[in-house]
Amino acid sequence: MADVARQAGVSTATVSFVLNGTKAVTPEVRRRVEHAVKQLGYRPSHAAQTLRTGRSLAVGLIIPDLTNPFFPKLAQDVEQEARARGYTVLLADSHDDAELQRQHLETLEQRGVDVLLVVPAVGTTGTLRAGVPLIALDRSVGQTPLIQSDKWQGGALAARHLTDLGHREIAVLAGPDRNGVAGERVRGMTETLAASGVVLKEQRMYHSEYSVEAGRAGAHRLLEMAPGFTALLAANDTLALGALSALNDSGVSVPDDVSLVGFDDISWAALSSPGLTTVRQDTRQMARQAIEQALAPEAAAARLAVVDTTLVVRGSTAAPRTAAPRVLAGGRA
Amino acid sequence: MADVARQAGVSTATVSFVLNGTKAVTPEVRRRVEHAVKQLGYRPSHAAQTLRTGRSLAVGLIIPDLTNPFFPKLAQDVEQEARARGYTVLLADSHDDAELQRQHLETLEQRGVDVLLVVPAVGTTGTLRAGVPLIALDRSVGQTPLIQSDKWQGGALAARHLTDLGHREIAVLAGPDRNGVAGERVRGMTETLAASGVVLKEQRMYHSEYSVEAGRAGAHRLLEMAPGFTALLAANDTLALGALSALNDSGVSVPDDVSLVGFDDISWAALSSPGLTTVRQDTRQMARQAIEQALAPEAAAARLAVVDTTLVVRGSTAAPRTAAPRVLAGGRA
DNA sequence: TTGAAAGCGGTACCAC
DNA sequence: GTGGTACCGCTTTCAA
Repeated sequence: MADVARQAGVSTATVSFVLNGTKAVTPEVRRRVEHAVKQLGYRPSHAAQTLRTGRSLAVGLIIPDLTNPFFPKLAQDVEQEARARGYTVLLADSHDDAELQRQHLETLEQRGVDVLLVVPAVGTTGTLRAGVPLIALDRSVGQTPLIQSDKWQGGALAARHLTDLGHREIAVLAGPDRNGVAGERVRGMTETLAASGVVLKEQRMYHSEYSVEAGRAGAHRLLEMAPGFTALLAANDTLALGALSALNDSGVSVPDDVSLVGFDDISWAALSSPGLTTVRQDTRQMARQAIEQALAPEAAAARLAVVDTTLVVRGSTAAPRTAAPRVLAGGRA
Repeated sequence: MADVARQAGVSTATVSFVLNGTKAVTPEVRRRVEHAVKQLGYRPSHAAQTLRTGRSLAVGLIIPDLTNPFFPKLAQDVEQEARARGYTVLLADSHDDAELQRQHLETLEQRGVDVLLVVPAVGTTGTLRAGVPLIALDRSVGQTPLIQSDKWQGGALAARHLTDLGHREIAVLAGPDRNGVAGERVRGMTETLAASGVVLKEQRMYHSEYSVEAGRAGAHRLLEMAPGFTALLAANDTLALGALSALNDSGVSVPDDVSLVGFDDISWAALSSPGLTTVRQDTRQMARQAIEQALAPEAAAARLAVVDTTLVVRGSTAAPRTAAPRVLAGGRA
C-alpha cells in the first residue's frame, strides 16, 4: 500500500479513502491511485484489514455430514447468498460429532468469522453460544435462534399422502432418538396419522442415525420384527434410499408391496427406481433467510424463521394392494 | 494478550514464548501464564498472527461441484489430513466455471491461505498460478503440479472387464471434450479396447459435461443414433447413474441388454439397482499425497503423484446375450 | 531467562 | 480534500 501511495504521489490514508470510498476525493487523485493499484497489481491484505477493523467478511458454516447430499446443496446455497453480499464462507464438517463441532466452532471464531451458521451435530446439548452471532440451521438445539423448514408440516404432508392413498399399516424410520422426544418431522407424521385414526405400533418405529446403512438395517429390522405394513415413512432421504435398497434385496416390491416416502428431496431421490416420493426442503430459501438474519445489523437474532416444504410425488408410492384407496371409498378426494 | 501478561505479571513477549514454546521459560512463569490464560479464556487472534508471521495455517481447496458426491468425499479427506497437521481448510465451489474459479483463487490468496489445492474447472486453460504453492488435484491443467489417480489404468481396467466378458460393441459417455484431446480415462478405455481388436465407432462416443442429466441425455442419444451396443462405459459415476436411469426408462435392461461401467465409485453407485460396476478412486490417498506435497517444506512441487485405482464389480455388468463370453471361447480367463 | 520495542498492512482520527 | 500518525494483536530481534 505504501508502494501504491508513493507511485500515486499521495499518502496511504488517501489510498485507503479511494479504495474504500470512505471519504470524498478529487477525481484526478482517484484516477492516479486507481492507476497505481492496477499497475502494481496491489491487493489489500485481508489479515491486516481484519485486525484493524475487527470484521472479516466471512461467515462460518458448520454442517454435520458432507456425505449427505442435502448439506452440500445447502452449503452451495449459503455460499451463493453470502457471496452476493461480499462474504466468503468457511465450511467445516462436524461428522455429527459434538466434540468436533466444538473444535470447529472455536477455530472458526478464532479465525475471525463475523457470524456462525451451524447445523447442530446430533449429540449437541444445551444452547450453542459463541462470541459472534450464531444461528442454527435445519436442526433445533436449546435456545439457539433457528432457521428451518416447517418440518411438522412436511411430516404431515407425507403422512397425509399415505392415508389419502388408503394406507393404514404404516412403519417409520424415525432417525435419531432424542431422548424420547421425537423430531418435528416424526411428530408431524404421527399426529397426522392419529388424526386419521391410524395408530402407530411401537415396534413399527425404528430409531437410528441418518445414513444409508442405517436405512437398510432399519428396513430389514422392521420387515422381520413387525411385518405387515404397507407403507414406510423415512425421516430423510438417505434412510429412505437405504431402505429402498434393502426392500429390493428382500424381494419386497416398491410400491406394489410397500409404499415409501422420504424427506429432503436430495438429487438422487429422483434417480432411484422407482423414483422416491419425498418432501422437498427449500434449501435456497433457508440459506437466504439465514444469511439475511445473520447479517442484519439489527439481528436481535431471536427470530425463528420457518420455510415451507412441498410434497414431490414419484413412483415409490401407490395405493395398497389390499385395501381400496380412500378416495374410492368416498373420502375427500 | 496484554491482559494475560498483566495478570501473570510478565511481559507480552514472555506470554508469546510460553504459548508457542519459542523459548525456554522458568516452570514457575509458565505456570503463572498458563493459569492466566485459562482464567481469562484467552484466545490468540488469528488475524494478528497471520499478519505478523505471514502464515495462516490454512489451505484453500477449490472443487468444481459440491453436488457430485465424489468431491465432498475428497474434501472430507483433505480436511482430515489437513486437520491432522494443524491446518484448516477453506473450501470453495467453482461450479466448474473458470471465471468463478479465478475469483475464488484471488479471494483465498488474499485471505492468506498458505497453499492452494484445486480441482480445475473444466474450462480452465493454461497453467494455474498463484502467489502461494498451488497443486492441482484430480484433473490436469497445463504445467500445474498434479496429484491424481492413474486414470489411464482405471479406464483400462473398465475396458478390460468388458472385453473379458465378451463385449465387442461398446459405447462411451466420454465427459467433456477437451478440444479433441480425450481425457486419460477415455484414452485408457479406447486404447485397451483397440488392443483387443475392438474399434470404437465415432458415433458411439458422446461428449458432455459431467452430470446426471447429461448422462441421461447421452444414453438416449446413443440408443437413438448408434444402437446395437452391448456395453456402455461412462467417464464418471454421475454420467453412469444418469444413463442407468435413462436405460431403465427406455426399457433397456441392465445388465441383460446393456452392461454399464462407471468411474469414481461414489457412495450412490452401490445403491442403484442393479449396483453399478465402477472404477474406484482412492480419495484418501489422493488427499494425503496432496497435503503432504503441499505442506512439504522442500515442495519443489513439480512432482506429479499418481495413485492406483481398483475395479469394483457389481450387478451392472454381465456377459452379452448375443455372443458367448470370451472366457468360454477359450480366451485368457 | 525475561523485557522493551519495532513492525506486519491496513484504517481512521485529527490537523492542516 | 489530503497527510501524518497512532494503533489493531501478535512475533521476534536485541539488550539487560
